[in-house]
Amino acid sequence: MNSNFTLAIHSLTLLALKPDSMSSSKAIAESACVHPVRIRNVLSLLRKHGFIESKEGTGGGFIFTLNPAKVTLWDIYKATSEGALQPKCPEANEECIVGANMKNVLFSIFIGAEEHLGEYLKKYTIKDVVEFVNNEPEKY
Amino acid sequence: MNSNFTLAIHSLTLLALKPDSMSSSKAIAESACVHPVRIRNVLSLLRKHGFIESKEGTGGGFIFTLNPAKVTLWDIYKATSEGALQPKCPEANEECIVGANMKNVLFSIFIGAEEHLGEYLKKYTIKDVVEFVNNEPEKY
DNA sequence: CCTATCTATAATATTTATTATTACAGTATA
DNA sequence: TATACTGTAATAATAAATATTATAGATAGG
Repeated sequence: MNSNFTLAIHSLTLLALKPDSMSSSKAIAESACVHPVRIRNVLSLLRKHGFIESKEGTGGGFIFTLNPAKVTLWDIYKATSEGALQPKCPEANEECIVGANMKNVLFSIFIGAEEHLGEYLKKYTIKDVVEFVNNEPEKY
Repeated sequence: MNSNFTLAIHSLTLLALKPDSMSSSKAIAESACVHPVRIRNVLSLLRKHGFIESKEGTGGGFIFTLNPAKVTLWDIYKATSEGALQPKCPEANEECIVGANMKNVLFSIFIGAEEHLGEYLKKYTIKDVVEFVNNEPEKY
């Protein structure tokens, strides 16, 4: 699974915990232990999909604009990782009936798999994740 | 998605089409356009799980021993790629409540996602894939 | 019993994908 | 106008996937 997806969940969870102030990419990056530029790239996708707003300049950063209870993991998946389930099969041998057709067959199957996965991911919202994090035994 | 999974499907589909004779790793590799050693490594997993038998020496190779109508894509997934859905999240910052707990939370969610995916993959058998391949428009 | 053809598997090399880093332009604030 | 941010492209470094090489062992046929 694409790690943009989990980074997006991580970031939105942090933002949901600080709904009243901007969080910088540096602060989020320190929580997730990745480079701030990577956070900005992922959050740029989320901004383009309207989940968050960003502000440049001093005191700027990112802030959650939607209700975390309304944002499902499927919404996030679609924004950051759509198609990630598809296997990148190498070009097979067109001279063979299996090689020639396997790609299309697998493509159809994995399209269905992604839709099916969607039904599962729709059950979880960022609010749920925030609650899970708060209720974990080894909490902060 | 792990390509061992799709290579296994590809290989078993070929074997299902030749139920009466051994197929060599070289022949399968040529259909899938990968290296024969890779085919042997994947098929070694399938053999250990009892899907196929192999025979060394001249005229040896691999042969399907089960009924293709009884082997689902979920069976194959479990044999070749279990856990592949789990994201490899980097170690996050233990000093942060989100960083400290995100890994466990995501792990639980993805365990559930894999189980859910299983329900979908159980619907497809190798026999189905063989039929799809035979019915594709741009067939051999 | 020798040779050719195959699997099994480990070790290494190569390629590709992911991630980090650097760089720089732009924006807002004080 | 100095400082602290985002946005994004370009490049470098690292990690993962895949191919290749190597070697041992099995089997069939001459």
